Amino acid sequence: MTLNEITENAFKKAFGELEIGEIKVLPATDPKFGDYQCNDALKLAKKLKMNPREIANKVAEALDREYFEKVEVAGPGFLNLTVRRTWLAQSLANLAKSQVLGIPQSGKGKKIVIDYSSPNAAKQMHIGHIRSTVIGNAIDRIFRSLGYDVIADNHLGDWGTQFGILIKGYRECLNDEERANLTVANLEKCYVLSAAKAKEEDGVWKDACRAELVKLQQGDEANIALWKKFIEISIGEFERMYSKLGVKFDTYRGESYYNNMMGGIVEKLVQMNLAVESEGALIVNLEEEKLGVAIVRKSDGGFNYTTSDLACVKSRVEEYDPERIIYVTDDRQKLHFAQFFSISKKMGYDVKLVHVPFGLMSFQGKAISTREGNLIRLEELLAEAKRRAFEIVKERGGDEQLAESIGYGAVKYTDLSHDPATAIDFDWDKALALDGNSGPYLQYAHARVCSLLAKAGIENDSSLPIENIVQDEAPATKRLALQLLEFPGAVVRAAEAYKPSILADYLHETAQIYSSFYQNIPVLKSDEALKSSRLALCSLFGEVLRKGLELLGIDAPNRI
RNA sequence: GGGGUUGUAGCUCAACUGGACAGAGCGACGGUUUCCUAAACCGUAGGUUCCGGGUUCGAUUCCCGGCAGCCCCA
Repeated sequence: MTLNEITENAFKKAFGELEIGEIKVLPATDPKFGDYQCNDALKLAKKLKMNPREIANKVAEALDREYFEKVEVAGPGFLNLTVRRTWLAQSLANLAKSQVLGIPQSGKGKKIVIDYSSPNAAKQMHIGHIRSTVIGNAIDRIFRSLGYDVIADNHLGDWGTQFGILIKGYRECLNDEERANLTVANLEKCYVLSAAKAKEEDGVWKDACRAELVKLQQGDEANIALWKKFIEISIGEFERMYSKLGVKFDTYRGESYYNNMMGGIVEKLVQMNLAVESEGALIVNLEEEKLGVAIVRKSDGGFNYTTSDLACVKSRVEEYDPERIIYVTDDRQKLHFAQFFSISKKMGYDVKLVHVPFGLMSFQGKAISTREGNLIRLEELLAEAKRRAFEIVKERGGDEQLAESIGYGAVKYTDLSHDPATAIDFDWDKALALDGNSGPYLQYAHARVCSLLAKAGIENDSSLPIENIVQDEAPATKRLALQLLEFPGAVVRAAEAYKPSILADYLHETAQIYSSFYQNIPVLKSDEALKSSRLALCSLFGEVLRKGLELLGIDAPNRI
């Protein structure tokens, strides 16, 4: 039984079948309040029209003392709970035994589509792409750990006017050798050259680009072949970055995939009287919801993102019938998502749509763009991260692979440890921090516990007698034990809020508690009786940290 | 003009969605390696949570009104 259930039973015992609602027991904010605190007596006071202290007293009486060493009512009606070490030992044993470290498999049988990263084809990835990729991937991993069947989809920007410019540029701005060894860098180069020419006064180049685009849209064989080649090369390049970051997609369905479904969507919108003509365009009026107006077909007959995203929802619902679709994009798109979510609902698609917006990354206070000239390529960042990590790692005989684990881990952790909603101003030193609240801090704690277990001749043996911890009276032991029990809850909270930062924060706190324990409590040199259970506790810490890091997509090397 | 969002220690951020004395990291100052990895640990200093009202036993959190930054839409 969980503490929540135990406490809820006490409430029920004290107040019968009254509507009590969910009872929640939280870790105590201060050791002097015991191990756990419950504030629900205060919340119930109004409902029951009773003095909160009276309520708390009744509940305290009803609480099963088999689990609690001490129960106190404090202040206006807080319940302060101190658990028995027998309960603690049993709970730890259960956690250690669990194949999934206690993470509830609440997603079993449910399907989720998660849409993230989504860079534009024919461009190199830059630091602005880190957030969607890394946050999206962590959410992906977290939901999988809860038992969900997750489909990770990369909604590439692989269609649109830029391809007219690219095709023209490819044919006339690149030399034979560049065309033979086509890279994304070359594509980028010819795009820039071609786009510059398209701005010339006479408009000749621009018209030519447009002509190429029209040919592409009409299915011209040569242009289609080129377009496919561009996409293929782009995905190859993206995957090179993704493999460094430990990111893997199930599907790469770009905007082009939904092209031929757009007409049908518009037709349906008109049929349902949702879309109406306005100044030559077709719009859906969402003024009532204060969401303005969404254009679903422009006056020139072209479609836009709203239409394409609706087609995408339709396609996903028909193919997968997911419970939820999660989109991880920057927060500038909030209005757009609110609009098409609303329209999708009106169209009757039975799926929960979730937008996870994150604050845009800037550099020295300015938006990241080619025009600002502050576009740091992702590859450059990762190389620098590796280089800096290697400087330190080599002193201890670490190799390049270790430098990658640490360097990339640092980059990812920096992003994941912040609430997605906060905007980040990129800074080399912060992005690559190796101490304090950083990825390497966690990796270091993990390596140390691995080393400790190895010295004891144990490698993550979950059959260790953790139950013996009942004999351990050290406060630091209890503190660590209580903290480890919070792991499943941290994973659940991170999922519910779509914030990997909650898990990152938990892991950092846990590693801090372990580091303090490690510093102050002897393990290998303690009495035989204490040694085995302390080793078991360390082993469990190692497992929790490893699993947690895995959910964030960060490597956990055994040695540093 | 309308809408969104953010404002917390010198700096970067937390605060489990309304709980007890607002916590971490960096930076500053001081201490700890004949002892399981010092990328660590322990301690000190640092706060009118942007301002003003309101609701509540209780507000960084919710409501109203300002101010400032960023973003989106005409």
